Amino acid sequence: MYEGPNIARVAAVIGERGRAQVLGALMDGRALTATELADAVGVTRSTMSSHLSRLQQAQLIAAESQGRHRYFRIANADVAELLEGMMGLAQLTSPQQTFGPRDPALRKARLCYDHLAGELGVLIYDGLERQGSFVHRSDGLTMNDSGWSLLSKLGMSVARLPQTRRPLCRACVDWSERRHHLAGALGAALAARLMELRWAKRVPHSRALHVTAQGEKSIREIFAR
Amino acid sequence: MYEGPNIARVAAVIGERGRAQVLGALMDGRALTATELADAVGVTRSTMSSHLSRLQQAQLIAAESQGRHRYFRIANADVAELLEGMMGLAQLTSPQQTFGPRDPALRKARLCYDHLAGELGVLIYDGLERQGSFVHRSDGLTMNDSGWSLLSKLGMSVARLPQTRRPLCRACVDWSERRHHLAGALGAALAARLMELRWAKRVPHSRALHVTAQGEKSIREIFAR
DNA sequence: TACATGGTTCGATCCCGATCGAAGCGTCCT
DNA sequence: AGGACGCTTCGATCGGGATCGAACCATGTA
Repeated sequence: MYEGPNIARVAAVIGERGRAQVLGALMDGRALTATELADAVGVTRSTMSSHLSRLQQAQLIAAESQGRHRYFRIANADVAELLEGMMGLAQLTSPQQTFGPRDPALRKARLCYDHLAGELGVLIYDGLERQGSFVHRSDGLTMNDSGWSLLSKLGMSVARLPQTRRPLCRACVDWSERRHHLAGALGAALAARLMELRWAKRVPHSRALHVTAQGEKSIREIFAR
Repeated sequence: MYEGPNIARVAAVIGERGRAQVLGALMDGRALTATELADAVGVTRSTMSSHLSRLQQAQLIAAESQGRHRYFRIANADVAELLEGMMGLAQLTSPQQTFGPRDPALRKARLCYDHLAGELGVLIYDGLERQGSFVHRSDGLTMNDSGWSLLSKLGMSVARLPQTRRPLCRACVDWSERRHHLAGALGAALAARLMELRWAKRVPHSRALHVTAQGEKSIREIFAR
């Protein structure tokens, strides 16, 4: 018989329309309340409550209480990565819809958990790649001086990165572009920096990012060869 | 609302005890017949048949007819990777069993789809890593001369690698060791070579690999620092 | 204190899908 | 041909779990 972790339990939790939609909705990294999620999915609060408790028990989401609200978010980056992986597979299987998201704004730029995805995300990754900015070490990808010199043009530096145990860089497969974009702590910091610079801004109630004309121009100047 | 691939469908297919067991059983890369799988999972042929057709429809497994037998295997490396990812997560969630597989043979060395996992798999990856054998390119990990010189001690060379579009190297998270081991085309070739050299041999009806004393000694000499 | 609002718990209903045995269809072996 | 074996299809059964409304708890606000 097979020995190993019990895949079925985790998959069963994800494998229900409502819960999967919850995970999808949270994949932009925001934390949403139970009621918001119930409305988004189109189900009563009571059923949503039951879904949320199952998701939480499976450690796929985490909850945080603030006053009489409870905010739910994706538990951690591992979960986000698994979900991205499933999206990649589901993409292939699904009855040939148009490739990736229909909404052009989503294709252009969106948040994938906490980092930048879509056309611009891929462009940045490619730019860094072309510079030979990535170094592979046993603790994951890291960035060399040539990479940091590019990123310094955005005002980013090693010193300003938050200290976490999370891998610095990760290559995350982009399901709309079918190429890699930058994930990991650095990917998250980059996305945050773009918003800090006001080059990018969240579109309310969507995982899309609105990138200003100026922002896109600057990004292309820095990263496009 | 959420836009993106339909995760729930894929997850629902995996999220059933019987089907998950099938996937687990196939994770050693072998192809098994419907009856073998039915017996392994403990279910009648008819229900297994229904499971198999769902798995196939979801493109998680592929079937091949040989005479009156039908052999089923994991559809492709992408699926295998997703499953490994889920094992990693499931590991965390699961009620604290002993960490990883209980069977020491499985911990020592086993096949993960088509490449080497377990203690020895991690040892080899670490050895290559320590040599700085990996180079990160946009098309994935590749191996430099220093790496190939290590592998040549096993009689492996670039020329003898099968030509595929599959990424040469991948770092696959080992769920028993919680470290990386070598996956991808090169990982597969390496595992094959070990068996060719008779350093390793499949344990029948298990995903465990039996590594001869001589084989383990040689591997350690080459890859341990 | 009363009332509104966010969330969970409970009990009842109901449907999807997992399961099985029997029958059907190929393929291989004498 | 005939029979054995591998596998799938069909119809019927049954159980788990998704769902809802109502009641309940907790935390704010008038």
